[in-house]
Amino acid sequence: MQSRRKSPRFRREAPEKRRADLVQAAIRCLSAGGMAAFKMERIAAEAGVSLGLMSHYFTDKNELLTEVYQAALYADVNRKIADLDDKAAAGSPAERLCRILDAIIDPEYLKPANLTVWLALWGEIVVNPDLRRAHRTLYRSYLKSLAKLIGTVAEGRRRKVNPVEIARNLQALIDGLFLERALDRQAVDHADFRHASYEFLELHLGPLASPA
Amino acid sequence: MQSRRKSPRFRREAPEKRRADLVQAAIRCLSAGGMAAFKMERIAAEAGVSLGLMSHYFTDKNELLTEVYQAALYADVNRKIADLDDKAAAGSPAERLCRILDAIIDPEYLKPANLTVWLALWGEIVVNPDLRRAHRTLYRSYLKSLAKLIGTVAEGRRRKVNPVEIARNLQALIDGLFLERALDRQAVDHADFRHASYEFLELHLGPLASPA
DNA sequence: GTCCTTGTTGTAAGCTCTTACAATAAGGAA
DNA sequence: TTCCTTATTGTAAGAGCTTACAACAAGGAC
Repeated sequence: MQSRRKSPRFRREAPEKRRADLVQAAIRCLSAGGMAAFKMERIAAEAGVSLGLMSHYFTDKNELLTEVYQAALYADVNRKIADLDDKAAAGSPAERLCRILDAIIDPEYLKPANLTVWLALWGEIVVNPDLRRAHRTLYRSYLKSLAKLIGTVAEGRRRKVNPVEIARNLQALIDGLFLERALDRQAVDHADFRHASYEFLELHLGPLASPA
Repeated sequence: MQSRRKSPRFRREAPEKRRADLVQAAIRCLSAGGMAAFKMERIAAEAGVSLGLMSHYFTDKNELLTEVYQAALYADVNRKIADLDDKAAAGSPAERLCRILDAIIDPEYLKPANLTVWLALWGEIVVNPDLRRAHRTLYRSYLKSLAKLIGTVAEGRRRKVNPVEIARNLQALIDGLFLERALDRQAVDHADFRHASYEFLELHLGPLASPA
């Protein structure tokens, strides 16, 4: 009876793919409505699956949230670290630093929708010990790499600086602008990010190539 | 029968006082557990009243949240603005700027518990149009006052600067550090706040009195 | 003391969300 | 084709939260 397989009622996916899809759907929900939109049923609908499937892939909401966190931060920050640690990368340390900075203030990354996700995650990190641990480990390692590169640049220029402090303050400045932008889209644009962050770095390291 | 009034089962409070108490209790809840702890029943318990009283004072949760926002930000920011606009205040513009800055980075204000409240509110502002409008109005007026004072200082020193940008970036830097501190208490201490913010301001305005 | 206003309590209806689980069917293997 | 694994669905129990409301009582007015 060939005619019986007109159209399957649902599509079977490889577990890894489905899991990744669900996490992405969860991120879209977070982005749209913050933690208030982080509901199992809504996420299932966003992913186009039934509610029942959620509990098949995640034992509870917290597990999903942690996965979301890792998908959002891990992927992103680890990519930056990889760039930072890429000794084979072309160009001088200063040029590499500029490239990293450009990646950090990439408009695609700093768009308000992304910040909605971050605000939700930060709000959870402060309250959720599991997430907090994960965050600290990852973030410290990121800052360390950034500080190292800054230190290398400073050394090449015979400047005495505190790379750890510069890295931390640079990231704080960018995060703060990111926040202001999310709360009031007219408050900050990409040129502001660029100007503020380069100005800050050049204060400590001297002139950097500032393209565009 | 005098003996009947042994001990009243509850105390009647003036509406304004009770309302303020409830808002303060709500802030304590936010501080303790973020939005997840922002539950009517919990807030009532924190304030030592029954759940039923909540709906007597606030038609719904959103109204309470808005009040919390105003109590947290309004009170605080408006106080700063008042200081800023206080022409009669003693001292030179530079001295007044230093006083304001010290108020902004007051350890009592930057403590992590406060940030938990702010993270929750920010997360809501991004998602809640009412709150967003309130925030923008208030925050813009705050930055405007701060920029004005910065402009006055710069003018007195014959420096050409962009006060609006400096004010915004200064606040961004502080907010960013505030955030880092909340996510990792060991990452930033009060001396870091002081050092970073004074360094930033002095870059644009020249030396400022930096006590202690 | 008595009355009256209204701040306060206690309770429950109604809704939403999470979690669990049994039934179903897609899709590969043989 | 037939069988088998398991991804997927649908549903419902159960918990928690918001909102509404009728009854109660504190405390001032007189």
